[in-house]
Amino acid sequence: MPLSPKQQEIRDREGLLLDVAQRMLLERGYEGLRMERVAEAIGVSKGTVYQHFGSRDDLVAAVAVRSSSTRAALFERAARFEGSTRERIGAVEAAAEVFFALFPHHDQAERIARAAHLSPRVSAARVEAMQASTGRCFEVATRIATEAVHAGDLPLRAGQSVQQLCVGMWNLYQGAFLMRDLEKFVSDPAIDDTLGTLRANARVLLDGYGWRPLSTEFDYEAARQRALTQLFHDEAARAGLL
Amino acid sequence: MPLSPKQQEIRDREGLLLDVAQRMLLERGYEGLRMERVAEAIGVSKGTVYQHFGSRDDLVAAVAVRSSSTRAALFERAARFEGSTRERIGAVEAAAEVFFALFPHHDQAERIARAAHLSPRVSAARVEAMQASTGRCFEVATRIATEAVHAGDLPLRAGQSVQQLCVGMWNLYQGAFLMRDLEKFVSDPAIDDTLGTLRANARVLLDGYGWRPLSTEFDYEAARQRALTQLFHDEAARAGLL
DNA sequence: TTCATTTCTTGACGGATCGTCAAAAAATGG
DNA sequence: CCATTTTTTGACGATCCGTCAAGAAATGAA
Repeated sequence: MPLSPKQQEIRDREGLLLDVAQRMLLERGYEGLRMERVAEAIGVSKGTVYQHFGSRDDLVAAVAVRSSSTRAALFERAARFEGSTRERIGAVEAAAEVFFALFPHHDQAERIARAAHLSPRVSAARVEAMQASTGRCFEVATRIATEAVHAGDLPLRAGQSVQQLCVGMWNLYQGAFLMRDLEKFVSDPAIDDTLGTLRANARVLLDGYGWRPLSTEFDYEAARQRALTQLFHDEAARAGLL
Repeated sequence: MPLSPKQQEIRDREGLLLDVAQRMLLERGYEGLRMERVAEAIGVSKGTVYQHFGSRDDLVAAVAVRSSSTRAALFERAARFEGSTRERIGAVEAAAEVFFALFPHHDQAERIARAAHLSPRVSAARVEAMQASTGRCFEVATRIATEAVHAGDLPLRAGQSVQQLCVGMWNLYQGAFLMRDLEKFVSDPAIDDTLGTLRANARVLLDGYGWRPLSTEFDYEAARQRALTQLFHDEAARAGLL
């Protein structure tokens, strides 16, 4: 069924509101996100914003959900990369890098969305959507790792599991997100090149798990370039990764 | 010189305020930390709290600085552990675990302190103290790693550096901090046992770097127990790690 | 002890924002 | 064209932050 002009306007507005909120979050942080200003920025009144989002935290959570969905989509695209299982997990890493560069506001917004589960100011549906997106990302990674185990590429030792590996990768990635703030304080080559260091450590971790071919036996930098150009050409270019 | 009774009272009060703020931060989050309530909780008025801390964010930052100093002290104690270089970095990991369990509020508070550098609401001295504590932790780790390189325990490959390794460990650790929130959402053995998974991944990472003796060649669980009992007996007991 | 001076404490107040809601405006459809 | 429904508005109550002038307490010299 077609949308009436008014309903189309309302739907479009939701996107505009998220754009504005995202920008403000990035430029001025959580405290600098004022509902009145968000409303002004697109020429409506405060009350109208509250038609879309039940509270300020709900708006922030909605921003997080949107970028989180984008991340999940990037991960799923990466899963379709052609190559060995380790090349494919490399494509997922590339997706994570693209996301990292493209959505610098995300970790802050997600943290709000997560912390908000204590207060009832974020709609339950939003929290669930957030969970679902994270779940999709984990699923992509665990699926590839499981396949690697079955293919004999990934010889897990007793006590190890694909979940554990995925949590390790996720932790590295999340930690790098946090480290970005540190850039502004500490000046060190390893900290300055956050993404390069993340990449290097991810390789060491996967080598540590024995995921073959090891990074000493294969040129994963070439594979990464291929993934960036084949799968994420536009996004990678926008993120300055090409 | 001895302190007058009044000055002693003021000094003691600062600690009490930090205790209260820390507890409220943990129980009700950043938004739930009200200056008026903090004041009430120790029987003074709001104005008095502002004698100690210039703003709410400054109070939060002060909480972060205090726990961060404690962490640095734990790390430095760990550095004095007797054993191979890898056992000693293991002691640092044990220190991180103790801290993780003992200061569940810390990552949230630190994030505020970090994010606040955009706004001038946190005193410069506090920001600097925060930096210094993190620096102390990194220094402990890099010193041990550097020693390991010189001793031939840690054969870094071209392009790798002790800084990179330390960033990797730090990222894993920070990521695990974040994952703690996830526990409440996702139910998975690897996520449920955050610390155990962190420990496992840290071992894989260090094995990946080739830090000898590898975890396959040595019983680091025993070393960890020794570190916990020898170095952190009281704290580990309080944290429920023994 | 007394009292002038300094230091510290108080809580009312101004300012700002959040989220609400009744009234007004706009859209819908007969 | 108008009655009904939907949407928008911005004034309002409530809350909290941070300030500051007035008052209370401590200090120390006489």
